[in-house]
Amino acid sequence: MKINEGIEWAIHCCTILASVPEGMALPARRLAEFFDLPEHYLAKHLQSLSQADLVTSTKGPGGGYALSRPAAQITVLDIVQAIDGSAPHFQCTEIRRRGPSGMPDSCYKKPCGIARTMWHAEKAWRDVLFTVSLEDVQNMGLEETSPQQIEKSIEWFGNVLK
Amino acid sequence: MKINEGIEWAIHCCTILASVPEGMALPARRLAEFFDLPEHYLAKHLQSLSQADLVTSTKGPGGGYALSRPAAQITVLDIVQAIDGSAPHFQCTEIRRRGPSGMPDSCYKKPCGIARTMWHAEKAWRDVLFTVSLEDVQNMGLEETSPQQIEKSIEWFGNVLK
DNA sequence: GGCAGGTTACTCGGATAGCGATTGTCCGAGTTGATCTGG
DNA sequence: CCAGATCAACTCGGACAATCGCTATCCGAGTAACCTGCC
Repeated sequence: MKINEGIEWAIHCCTILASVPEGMALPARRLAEFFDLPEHYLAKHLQSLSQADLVTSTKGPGGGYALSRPAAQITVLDIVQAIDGSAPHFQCTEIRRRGPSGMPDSCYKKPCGIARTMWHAEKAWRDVLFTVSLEDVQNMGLEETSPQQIEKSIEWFGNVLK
Repeated sequence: MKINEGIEWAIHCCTILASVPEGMALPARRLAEFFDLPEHYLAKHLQSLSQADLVTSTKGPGGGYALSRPAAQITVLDIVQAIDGSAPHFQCTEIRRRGPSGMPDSCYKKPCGIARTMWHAEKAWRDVLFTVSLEDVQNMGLEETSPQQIEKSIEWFGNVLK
């Protein structure tokens, strides 16, 4: 099992969008440029964010993407589920019902303990991601970044945001 | 992201192996029969369990697989990692270092906050699976199974174990 | 000088190929147990 | 009747295809700004 690479991209991009002044937008082309990512593929993931209503898109010149609500009201879980979907990672195929010892479906009241355990673990995973907001991620990013890089980023922003 | 289907199979099979009397073994063929699974593909997963030293294999007539230690000393996490590997699900590709605002590698002391968040969530996931032993799963299985099915299973065991 | 229409450039969105990992299958290596033969 | 060698069946283990989802790319639809010409 490997987590979609697009999730890393999406969270980074949302962090950048969180730094864009209210009312302005950043096109996919610029986001791809900032992280040196394949533009069109990144665009595909941004579409997912748009469909999940985490970002709003504006077409035409001056358009692009912007967060649809404040960073504090977006969780990392929101972003992850926007990209990866919200289906459980563990899919119980109920093999216990098959084979020579299987019984009619009506005999199985509860999901099997294995599925419950796996889902329990998934819930713990989601809980952590739910408690971290995009604002938290943004603050972490500021802490761990050197002043020189922040300067460089601000300069880049200045050139891009006219 | 989808979890390997083989993980479900492996845990179920280990639960069955936990019910096999000490000193006896169950061949892959029988396990596949019990759950109506493709025999050869299941064998592939059992190999992984064998390589991880969760089960021991015996060749030849009367051979098969058996748990290599008591069910109470095997965690669900052990089985999951035997099948899926123990690499982190989230792989940080350090895209923050790339692009026009990137800096030399020496400027990045800590892993980025996004990776830390994702790994934190993964740890919560693993922690849950670590606290559940195969014995626990076995007991859950007994609780949720009707007496009729247990009877059927015992009958099947009787036929198989000579 | 101001306004309206057309044009242009820019952006998103969905449809379309390529590739790797998971899924699925097979045959050979090795071992055990039974059988057969000779004493 | 017993012991030893042979044989045959059974089991695991690694090597070999097929399918599905992730990765990557492109072109068309739509929009806003700008430019030009007219009033």
